[in-house]
Formats: sequence, structure tokens, C-alpha cells
Amino acid sequence: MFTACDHTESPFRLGGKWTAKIVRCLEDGPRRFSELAAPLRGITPKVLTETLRSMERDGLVTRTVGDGIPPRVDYALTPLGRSLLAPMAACCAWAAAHLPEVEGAREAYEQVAGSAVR
Amino acid sequence: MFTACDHTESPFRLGGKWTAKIVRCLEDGPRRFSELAAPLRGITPKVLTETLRSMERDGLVTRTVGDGIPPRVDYALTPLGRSLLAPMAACCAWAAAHLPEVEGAREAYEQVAGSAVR
DNA sequence: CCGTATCCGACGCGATACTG
DNA sequence: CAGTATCGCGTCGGATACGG
Repeated sequence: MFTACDHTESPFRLGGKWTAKIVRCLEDGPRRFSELAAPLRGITPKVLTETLRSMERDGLVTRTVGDGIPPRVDYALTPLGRSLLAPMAACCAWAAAHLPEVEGAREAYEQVAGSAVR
Repeated sequence: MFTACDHTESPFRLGGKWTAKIVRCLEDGPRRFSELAAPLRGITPKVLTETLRSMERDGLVTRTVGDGIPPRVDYALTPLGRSLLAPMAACCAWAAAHLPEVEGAREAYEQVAGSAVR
């Protein structure tokens, strides 16, 4: 999703299940691994690691490791990642505003589909 | 992706591979099935049908069937679907503007990862 | 022209358990 | 604390062929 607008193919997609939420969690500053996991309820450490790695790979976040016991790792948005905040906020606002409409449309559609079968 | 911003779970995601492109294809008015398939190079009829159905289900597009030979079916954005254009344009603009950066970051990351292994 | 039917591989995501 | 190691399953997307 959200490749360039000219219908060319692009190898990167921003559509991971958790990506948007992680960006927003990092909006107000760096967060530790466990600080990210807490608000993202239900995410497993494996998936959180995977997602953060791919975001790091794409230049959206940085990963800084502190040396000590216990370990401390901080994740932070890069300027590139920060530039994502505005467009993503627009989409999030859309979702928040129109979720009820979508759900209503779904219910209405189920009615029609259900009656069509019978 | 792009559920409500409050970290609640939501059953709907806008992250289909072709959804965004279809919305933009419909921006300037209704399009027939084949008119959609043409610019979306590589999409199979099955997937196009599936995607359009789910968008119809969510109230984003309408499907109007003309009676005649050959058959004619037009797809058009609903007001709800049209309201998606603005936020999506923001994301598409981001992608267009920052795609090179992301690709650069990927190459740089490959360098590091590759040298780390060896 | 506008789809449907079938089959299938790949990947995303999760559960669970374990480690430096 | 911050991960890694395995395993598994469901969904998404694609190839191909056929139908009204």
C-alpha cells in the first residue's frame, strides 16, 4: 500500500499490522522495547522485533543499545520516520471519523447478501 | 493498518495491495471493470473482483450493472470512498517523495548486515 | 465483457518456550 | 530486559481455466 502514485511497482509497503501504531508510539520521543510492547497489547516480542527491524532497515527508526545490566535498548524515529507522522495522522483521523460508517455499511451488506442466498 | 488512533483493535484494514490504487483510479469518475484492470497491470480478474467486493462491502464503492450485450458494469466512489482521497493523497505524496530515501536506507542496511555476517 | 472455480505457494502473524 | 528459536495456521495474492 501507498507506493508512488503513478502505478509503478514498488518493493516497499507500509501496511504492516503494527507499523502505524509504533510510529505513533514513538511520536513523543524514544521508547524502550518494553515501553513499546506495553501499549501495543497483544503483540509478541517476535513480531515487535520483526517490525522494528524492518523499520530500521527502511530508515524510519534508529536502534541504540546501552551497555549495562539490565540491557537497555532505545528506539527513536529518524527525521524520515518523523515525516511520516503527518500523512499517517490524516489516515488515522479518517479511520477514527469513518469507522462507524464502514461498520454500518458492512452490516447493511450482510443483510443483502444473506437475503440473496435464501 | 490505519485503525483508530487509540490503539484499540478494529476489524477493518485498508492495507490491501490494490485498494489504494483502485481508489485513485476512480478519482475522476466511474470506471468499468476492464478500465480498472488495464492500468493495474498484473492484477488478475479474481483479485480485482475480490478487492472491489470488499470495498463495496465497506461502502467505499458502488457497483452498477447495465443490462445489455456485452455486459457493462461501472464502479464509482461513494462519498465515503471519496473522503478517502485526501488522506490517501497525503500518504501517496509521502511515498513518492521519500521512496529514494527508503531505498537508500535499505542498501546501506544491507551493507552493514552483510559485513556483520562475514 | 465480466466475471467464477480451483488450486496453490508465500507470507504475516501469533503461541510458546528458551537465552545472554 | 531484550530479545531468539520453533512451530503452525490462516489469509492474501497469483496462475490457470472455464462460464453466462
